[in-house]
Amino acid sequence: MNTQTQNAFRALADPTRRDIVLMLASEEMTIGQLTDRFDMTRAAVKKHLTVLSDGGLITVEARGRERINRLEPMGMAPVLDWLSYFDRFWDDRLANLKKAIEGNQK
Amino acid sequence: MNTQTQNAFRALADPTRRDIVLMLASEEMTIGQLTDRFDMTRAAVKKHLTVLSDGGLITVEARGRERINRLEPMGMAPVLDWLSYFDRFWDDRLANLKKAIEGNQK
DNA sequence: TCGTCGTGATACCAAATGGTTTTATATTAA
DNA sequence: TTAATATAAAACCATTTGGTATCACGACGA
Repeated sequence: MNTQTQNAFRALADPTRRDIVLMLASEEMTIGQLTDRFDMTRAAVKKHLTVLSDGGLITVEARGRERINRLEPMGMAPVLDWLSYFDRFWDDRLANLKKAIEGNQK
Repeated sequence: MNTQTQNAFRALADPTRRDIVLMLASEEMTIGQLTDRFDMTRAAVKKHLTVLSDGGLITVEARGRERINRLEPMGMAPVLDWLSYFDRFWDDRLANLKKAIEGNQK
């Protein structure tokens, strides 16, 4: 019943949202700036941002009439953690990964 | 446009499907065996298995009238690969992970 | 102060999603 | 051969999802 894990997986399931995450990895952006880069309305982008926020993948800061959207990289931790269960199926080089993630997880 | 990445993310977005993946990590199972472990019809489980198969996360082998469903761990590689882009946001221990995955990706 | 700019929120819509029931088909067992 | 088993496939349904258009509102600038 880990809703954090579920919300993060759900947020990453949509290609537009993954693109947003990649864009925010380069620089923080307002909704308007993000909308300029997509062929959809501001309202649609806003909905995606809400899902990303629910998934813990971004944070939003109000600045005047603007809203600054920033990547929250640690929001991906639940996803990586879930995936790390399967490390044993890959080769030994990947075993290090699991330990690294677990060490990073709080 | 990477449909493999999209299909894998989509497949993992549903909690029932993630549970199936975990179950198949322990042992291969027929649809009937999987259905016994869920509170839903065989048809519903079958639909989830189709999505998982589309995502490259399982393989199905016909054996008589049964269908053996097996985990395909490398199906998660596109997901891990996408996520590895964000390694730079975590601490240095995670840098190893990225290299490991990339080495594994052929 | 007054218009405009950036955003939030709501109502609405078509399509996708996760489920069921029903019908059909191939394989196995008696 | 016949009945039971394991699955497939299709029709159907309610809800969710990804999008639009519209309206409301606080913040800024002239």
